Amino acid sequence: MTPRRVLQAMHIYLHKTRIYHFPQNGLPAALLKISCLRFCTAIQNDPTKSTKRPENRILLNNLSFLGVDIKMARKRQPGVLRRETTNEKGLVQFLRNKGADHKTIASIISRYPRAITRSICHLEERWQLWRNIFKVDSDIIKIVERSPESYFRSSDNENLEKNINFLCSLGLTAKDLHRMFTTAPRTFSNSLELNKQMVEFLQELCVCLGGDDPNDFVKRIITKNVYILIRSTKRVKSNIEFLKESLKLTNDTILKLLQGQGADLLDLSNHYITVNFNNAAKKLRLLDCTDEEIRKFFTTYPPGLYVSSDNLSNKIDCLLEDTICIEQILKSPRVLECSVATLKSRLNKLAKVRYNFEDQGISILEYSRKRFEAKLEKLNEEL
DNA sequence: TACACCGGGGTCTGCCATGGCT
DNA sequence: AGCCATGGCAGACCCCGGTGTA
Repeated sequence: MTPRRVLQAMHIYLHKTRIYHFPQNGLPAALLKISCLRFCTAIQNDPTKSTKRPENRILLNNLSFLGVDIKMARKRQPGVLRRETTNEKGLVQFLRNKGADHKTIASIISRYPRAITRSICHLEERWQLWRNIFKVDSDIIKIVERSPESYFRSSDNENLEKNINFLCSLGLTAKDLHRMFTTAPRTFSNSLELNKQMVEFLQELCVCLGGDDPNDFVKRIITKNVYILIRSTKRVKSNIEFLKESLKLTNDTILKLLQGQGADLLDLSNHYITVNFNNAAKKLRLLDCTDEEIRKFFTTYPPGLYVSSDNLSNKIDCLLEDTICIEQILKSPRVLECSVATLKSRLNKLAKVRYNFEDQGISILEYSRKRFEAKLEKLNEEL
């Protein structure tokens, strides 16, 4: 390449990557430097005319030395091991500077080998974007260690920045964003377009259901269910259809449900939610509940559809084995939020103080641990 | 003061398929 | 043809405590 060609190519690159549109006064020297480095990385990593190359021996040696599980890496992204140019040394240095230890770094590369193809500039830029959300490096390291793919899968930092701006524009607070980055980091590797699609779908849904504030509706759903943006609209759509039909809900009820306890239901696979509903309904019918009572049960207690039907059935049986009847469970379904183990242990303890569920109700079972222990102590004193 | 009611909080990746690019 | 980026899927709760009210 002649110097003139290089300059031309770089010109095109800067336009293509929209670096010229950076919203600052002109292009700062540091940024220009980053752009040049990115350009160099881009042309170095150009896989043009790649035929199936053999694995890069030097790279394999480097990775082995770092303690990377080569077998795992090969299984996950074999193409990376054949690359001539990689940046494993830069990545290691970078992560080490951020506080990651050897073992963590090896595990990250083993699980998401493509991480070693990211340039230092890319890594630094992405980190800075994350640092706008997190106070300390160690918080980010924890997430990268937990889910290297979520962090490294996208090479598009600009898209990440746009996603952050987009979610802010929906009225989500810094705290909401922090929670999303922590819990569902994949959201920020989604294309902006995909995230917009889900938001628009939810806004339209709100309008269809007769809601008068689509923006607030979306905000509420996202804060109630931070995973919503990593689900497909297809899944969310079919779950809403299912809820509408099987629970025979009015538009108003479904609006309330989705903004409250029912938001989590949108995560489930349509098959799972259907099987769960059918099995649980069967169980309740055997206990002489009417269809109307069953629908009311799930409407007032949507988590009943989230928990596996076996687990739900075990909890009900556990309560019925005591002196509790199904009517009481239908009246206070939240007792089913306790694990079977907690229920059993509480039922035992209450039997010892001769607690009468018929007179005193069953809501004592859903107390927090602290409150339950305090209440139990009192009951013991009264004996 | 005790309790019912209810909202909030933690938590979630690793794999496969596919379309686009070079 | 091979690789990359990205979409989508399966998987499957439990606990705490604030607050209004009787």
